[in-house]
Amino acid sequence: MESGLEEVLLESQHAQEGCGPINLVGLRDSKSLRQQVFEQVRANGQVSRAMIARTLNVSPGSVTSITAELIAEGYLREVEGAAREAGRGRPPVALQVVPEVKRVIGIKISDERHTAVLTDFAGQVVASAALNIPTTKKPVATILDELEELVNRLMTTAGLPFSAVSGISVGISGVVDHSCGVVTWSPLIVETEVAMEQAIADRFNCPAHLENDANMLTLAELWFGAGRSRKDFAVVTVEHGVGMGMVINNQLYRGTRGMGMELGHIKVQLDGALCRCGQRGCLEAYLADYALAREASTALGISRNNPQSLPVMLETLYEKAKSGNRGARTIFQRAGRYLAVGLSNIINLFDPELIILSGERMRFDYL
Amino acid sequence: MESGLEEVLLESQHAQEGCGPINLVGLRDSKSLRQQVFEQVRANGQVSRAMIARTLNVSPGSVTSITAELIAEGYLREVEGAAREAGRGRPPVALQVVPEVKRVIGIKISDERHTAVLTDFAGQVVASAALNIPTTKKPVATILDELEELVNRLMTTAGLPFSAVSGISVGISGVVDHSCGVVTWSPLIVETEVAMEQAIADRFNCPAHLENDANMLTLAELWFGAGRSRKDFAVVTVEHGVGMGMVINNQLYRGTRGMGMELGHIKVQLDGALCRCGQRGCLEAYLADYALAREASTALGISRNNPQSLPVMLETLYEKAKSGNRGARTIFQRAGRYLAVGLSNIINLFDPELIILSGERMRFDYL
DNA sequence: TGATTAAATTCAATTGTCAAAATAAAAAAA
DNA sequence: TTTTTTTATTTTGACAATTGAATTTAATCA
Repeated sequence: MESGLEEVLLESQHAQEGCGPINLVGLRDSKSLRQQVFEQVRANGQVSRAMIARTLNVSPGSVTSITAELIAEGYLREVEGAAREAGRGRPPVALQVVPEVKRVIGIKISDERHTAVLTDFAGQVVASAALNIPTTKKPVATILDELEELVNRLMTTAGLPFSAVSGISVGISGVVDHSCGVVTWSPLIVETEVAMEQAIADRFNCPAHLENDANMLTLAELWFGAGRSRKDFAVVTVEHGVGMGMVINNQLYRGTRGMGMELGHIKVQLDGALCRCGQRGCLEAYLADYALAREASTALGISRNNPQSLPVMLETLYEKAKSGNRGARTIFQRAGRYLAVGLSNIINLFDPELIILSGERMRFDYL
Repeated sequence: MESGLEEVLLESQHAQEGCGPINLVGLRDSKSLRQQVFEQVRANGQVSRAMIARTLNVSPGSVTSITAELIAEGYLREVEGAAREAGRGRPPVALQVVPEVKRVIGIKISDERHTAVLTDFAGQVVASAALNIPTTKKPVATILDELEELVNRLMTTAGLPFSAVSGISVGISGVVDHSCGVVTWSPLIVETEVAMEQAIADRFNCPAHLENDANMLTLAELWFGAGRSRKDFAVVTVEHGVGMGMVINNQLYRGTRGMGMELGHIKVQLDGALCRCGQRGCLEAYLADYALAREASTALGISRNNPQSLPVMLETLYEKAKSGNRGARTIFQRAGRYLAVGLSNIINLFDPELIILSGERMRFDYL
């Protein structure tokens, strides 16, 4: 708690300590040109060597030798039926990533329905599959069984053996410690502190990667969606909870503890509505499923005893709002206003280029 | 507004578009080893070549040749009276930055008192000076005159000619566009959209650098303060307004528009107190000088007509609170609670390693 | 004293990159 | 048709940044 520039400076003068940030390490590892050339090709789908040289600001000679290597190793190839533009001079030869080199599976674990996609090395979706499952909190073992079933379906659809897959990436809602692959807590899992990444890797005998679902969606936007061309953007998901992922400088930002950003628990009202986290005034307490349901039960006089009826109750609420029910409308309106407050806070703090809204509940868009 | 992983992926499949972030350019320019070696020395104050080689993961041979160059050019030198540790083998020779090579001035423009420090190339403060000035909103020309007076004092204290200075860095509160050196708006300046960086550079005939004061303080913390050893941290200042600076990955984060983060205008209360920005419920409307004063005038029945009395009024309020006045106490308590809400929001969103609180009003710490 | 240890230096070899020239493939002009 | 122009790609030699390994230096230990 200092109070000015001078104080900060004076404080550092006692020892011969030097100045400047200490954590300089890691800045050295800028990607090799080889890596960058490959990423250029993958990012653009098809590019000529000359184009790569220009965008990367390197000499065409370097690009030639590097691409020659990558082609020899089987990662790249020249495009055959080149749709060459009309123009003078020697037409460029487009390069592309060889899609069959590697494949990865992406899975989203959810409450009602798990989904999975198989993508090739070029990022194209080869196959996708889904699995409807009972909406209950279950032990990890059950989820693993479900995943196995899901992956089997996926591989059948794709017509490929599982051995063709070189990685699995799984997104799940809840508190996920990305660095060690542990699910600290999740609304979908009975246990806590589950080393799920390891469990998945073991089950499928394949490298696995675990991620919070909001972060996973954010990465998806960075790689495939609207975020591809942005350096800084935020993704907000409204579903069971309120999640958020943030990309800064083309990189997913994870807080110190690597747990992602808890937009759901920013306070939008001092002493506001009670949240399931135990605090008051959390954004989630106005926006999430259970919060809407809580209000719905009051406004519409529906019983809350039946736990299965949560989605149903939301549906009812939505219907009523559409058909003009006052109570239902105000619930959505209030949720909308609080969401707006949350978003405006993000804008004020981060000033991102873009905010992507997502989540199943986004169809209730009364904004 | 998508609603899931699958959708994002499928959306990208229509064209042969490739995948992955597009903005890869700029990642290439990692610092030269020469630069890094120098920064190592500056950061540590004193280091041996062997140590540099180890922390930077380069061969000792490279370090020898690079440091030889830097020494020849006069930027580094070997430390004479080396406090060498007891140990076997040839003792290391510590290197240090030659402090006299360059000097820079750092200035903080404020409402009551400008402050300036002169630092040498190694980051040590050589001299400091301050200038009390009338507390009014003034034209830029007046401020420039004040700065000149301040710099003169500083150089006199230091016993050096101004020609020894190779740069001036100025921090001012308000909306500062860092990229073009323009003060869009400041509570201290009459004019708006002032090209102040250029004006300062012209006046002193010396490269100048302009920065929002919260950002400047954040940079100071990064270079000299508690932030030196942190990758991610936030600095919050409470003064005339509520400012914030954020370091992510050892770099000051500036939003898209490069204006820094507006913590003061995040909403902590839907339809809350009116803020000078015209919106309601801003954090600033509960914490800043003028907000406290507004409440003070109500609670204590002090007239608000005299504009000079703002600091005085705050002082009175503080005194009353200390001596137990109920009204005054609740004002501070409320401010404290809202500050806590703001901070907790930052923690929830960023999860920084550290939050540094700063600002003159921090002595009113009733938290 | 000589053995041991670690720091610093030297230097040949490697690597990554570029500049410039050479070659290739097409369209436009003669 | 042939020639010229234009752009893409490849080849080549040169150069600078690093490394690895051997060497030198300066201290301690026995």
